[in-house]
Amino acid sequence: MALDSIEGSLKERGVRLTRQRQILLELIDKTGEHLDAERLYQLAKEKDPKLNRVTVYRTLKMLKEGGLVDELDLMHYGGDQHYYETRLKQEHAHVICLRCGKVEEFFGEPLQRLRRQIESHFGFQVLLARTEVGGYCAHCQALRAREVEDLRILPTEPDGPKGTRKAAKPARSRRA
Amino acid sequence: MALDSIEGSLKERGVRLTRQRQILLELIDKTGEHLDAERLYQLAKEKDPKLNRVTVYRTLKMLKEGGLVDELDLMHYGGDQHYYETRLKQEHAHVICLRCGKVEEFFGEPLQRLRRQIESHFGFQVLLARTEVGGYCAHCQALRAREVEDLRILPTEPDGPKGTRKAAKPARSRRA
DNA sequence: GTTAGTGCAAACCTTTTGCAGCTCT
DNA sequence: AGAGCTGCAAAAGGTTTGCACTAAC
Repeated sequence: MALDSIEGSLKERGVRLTRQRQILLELIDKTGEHLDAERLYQLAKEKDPKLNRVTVYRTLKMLKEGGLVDELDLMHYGGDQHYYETRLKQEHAHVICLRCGKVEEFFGEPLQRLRRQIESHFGFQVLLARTEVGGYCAHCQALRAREVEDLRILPTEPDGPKGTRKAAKPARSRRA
Repeated sequence: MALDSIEGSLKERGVRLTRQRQILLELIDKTGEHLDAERLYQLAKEKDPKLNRVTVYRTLKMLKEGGLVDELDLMHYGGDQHYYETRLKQEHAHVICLRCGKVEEFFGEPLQRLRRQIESHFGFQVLLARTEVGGYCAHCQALRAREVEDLRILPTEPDGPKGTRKAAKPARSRRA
């Protein structure tokens, strides 16, 4: 699995496999979703309540610089934090629904083709590539159509599409 | 030019064209580079010293939500701020050199192809798309080769590629 | 004259840093 | 033993918000 190859790579570099890092690596590897630092911290705290948020940031930074995880923004849906995923799967694009927040992954040859064209066109050496697409998923397109209809029938709310989008977005979480 | 079409679009929406917005729009439109909020603020202050940073943020947010500008991260080279560009050109990818920071723009059919495939594959309605590629430009590849050679000859500095990359990156600017 | 927009100050969220103490190897 | 890590506290960077005042239409 992914975990082994990451731990191997770290050992090679002389990076210590502390208890904290083992917890974090396992979470990043085993969790299906795209985690941000805060979420990862909350999950890690369940396994070790003393584990500090700073350690999470430091570990993520190290993994990113070592090329072991990729950093995503997911079109800033949900805020300005970064999300992380292990760098094992084939290159893929992230497709984010701006209404419900669902993230799909798209694999397909246009991505490789794009990479190759950029390399040959500019003589560029590609190390990282990130494609993020925002819009409405099939499900939310239908729901939105109904919402717009409702607005026509009940023109009480003078909200454009902006208000609609905002309302669907969960409020930014605040730390106590 | 771009400015007129943006101003027209704003007028249609009943958005007021204040002096501040005119300054900001002109800067965004006329400046070649990809500006972040702080840089835009500095430039705007030269034209109107009273113009507030908050107004810059509010204007950028409005333009973004109105689909008039696109928000970029440029692979977080230079920090976590966002960059903006008017949404007029054809869709394109941004190619960022992680050593010198140069940004190239890549137009090409793989981008349209990718968009079409995502729309048909997921039944997704694409509103925004962003592709960012990080690596080394042709120029910096050559320089890096020399740097690595130097390290072999003078193994005094135990810096891996990470240190090399970091050193090239200008320190994060701090507000006074 | 209304209502949207601005400036100011203060908050907020996310991430980084300095340093003393702990712990892998 | 000693370099590398962690935790804590505090700061920094980037962005947003509340509110009273101003200005565009």
